[in-house]
Amino acid sequence: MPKPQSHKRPYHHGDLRRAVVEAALEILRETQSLEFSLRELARRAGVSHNAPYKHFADKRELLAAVSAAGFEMLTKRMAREMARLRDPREQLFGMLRTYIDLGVENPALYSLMFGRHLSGPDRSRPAIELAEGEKTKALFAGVISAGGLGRAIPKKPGHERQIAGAILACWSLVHGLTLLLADGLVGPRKKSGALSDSLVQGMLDGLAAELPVLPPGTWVGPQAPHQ
Amino acid sequence: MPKPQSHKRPYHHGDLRRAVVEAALEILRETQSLEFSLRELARRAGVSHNAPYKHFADKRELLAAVSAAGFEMLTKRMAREMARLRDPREQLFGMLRTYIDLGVENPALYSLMFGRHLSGPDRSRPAIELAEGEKTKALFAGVISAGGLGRAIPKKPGHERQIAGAILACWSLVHGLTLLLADGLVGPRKKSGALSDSLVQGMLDGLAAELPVLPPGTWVGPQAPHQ
DNA sequence: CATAAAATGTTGTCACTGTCTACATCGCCG
DNA sequence: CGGCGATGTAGACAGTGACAACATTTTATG
Repeated sequence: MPKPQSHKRPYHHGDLRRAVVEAALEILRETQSLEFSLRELARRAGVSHNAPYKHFADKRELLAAVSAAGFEMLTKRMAREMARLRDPREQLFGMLRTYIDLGVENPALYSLMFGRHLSGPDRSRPAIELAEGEKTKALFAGVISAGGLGRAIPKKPGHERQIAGAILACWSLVHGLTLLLADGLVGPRKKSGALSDSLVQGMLDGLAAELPVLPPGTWVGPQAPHQ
Repeated sequence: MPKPQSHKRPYHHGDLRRAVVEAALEILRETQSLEFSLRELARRAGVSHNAPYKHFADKRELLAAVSAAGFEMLTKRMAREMARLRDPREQLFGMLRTYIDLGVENPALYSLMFGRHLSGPDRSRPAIELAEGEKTKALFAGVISAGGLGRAIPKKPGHERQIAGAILACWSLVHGLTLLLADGLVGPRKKSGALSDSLVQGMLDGLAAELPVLPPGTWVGPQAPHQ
């Protein structure tokens, strides 16, 4: 005689996919470790250990979805910061600060997004990441072109390499600084705002004075989709 | 010393510790993945799956030893490059090039050395890494102080923050660029020499023009030992 | 030299993991 | 209705990191 549960959980979850991704984000935020198990995730979402397989082919695909959620968050924050400011130089600075903040605030997520965890043996990246990654790059290209580095660089043929070089330089800077701060190789993390601000400002000034010249055949952005 | 191994493998390996670390380096180089198992390592070294536990408390300690071997390699290469050159600016440039080369040549090892894989939940790093990491930093401090960025900065009280700022800026630059190249977020990897050369040169010029000013209370280097 | 103690290697075991297959339950559309 | 696809569950499997008990070798000590 099946006792009718007063709180009968429906057999079907409703939106398990989103629930699992959010549980993963939660674990990441809490533990700051990428070494959680699929089964713990399922437990947290209140489903059996195999339910997530109805929504993700394997663990990597799940993590790719989490990473994509992180990218979405990043582009949203940067776009908001950009809308708040007018001067291109302030916009660029604000974007970089936002970028670094996200990484410092959630190192595990940042590491998942940009690290080697998700890249396959062929150096390819999950497909979901690519779209959001492109958006981020477009934001940078726009603000740099508009004069983020002191002088405008019109988006005309012949200037692509200049813009790509500037993006790459900026990206290297903030990527490296973010990881050094996030991974605790440099500190302290608590009030890293002042540190990153002064460092980024100095480097932007240097960059404005001297744009690197990229060799031809260089692309900026992740590799071909990996599925 | 070694008995004739014609027939019988001796019960005791002889130098299993070194053998295991070298097997790990080999796997890293071959597969470029950090997800190998302790047991596979033992198999490759020709011992039982538990033999390594006589030399390392756990897997993390083993990986820390591998990372330390990587640091040793890095400092050795950079020191050799420095001895080959005379002009401080060329020395600094050569060191950075060497650094990037190691990361691009063996991304998995670089990622193990500088990534979040080995840092404990308290952001601490394995103790073995610290010594070698300090050597690397000392190399940078020396060459920057000698004029690597265009003008000499004597190692006197009052200049520490300037030097630390320069190191941090350089380190952020090459760390970010190395990871972008190594993780395939920017390409192509094949002939990344020209790309990194031009980018680093441009950034060093910019840095020489405008040194960032660090806020007080900032340290450069890994966190307290984690054991 | 003998023999106890320490070092090192092996076998067996455990809980846990990712993933596979088979089965159960639900919602939806004819 | 009714069946069918989507979704969730249960069980199984090989492989993992770690532990304990045992075997073999080296070393130190009397």
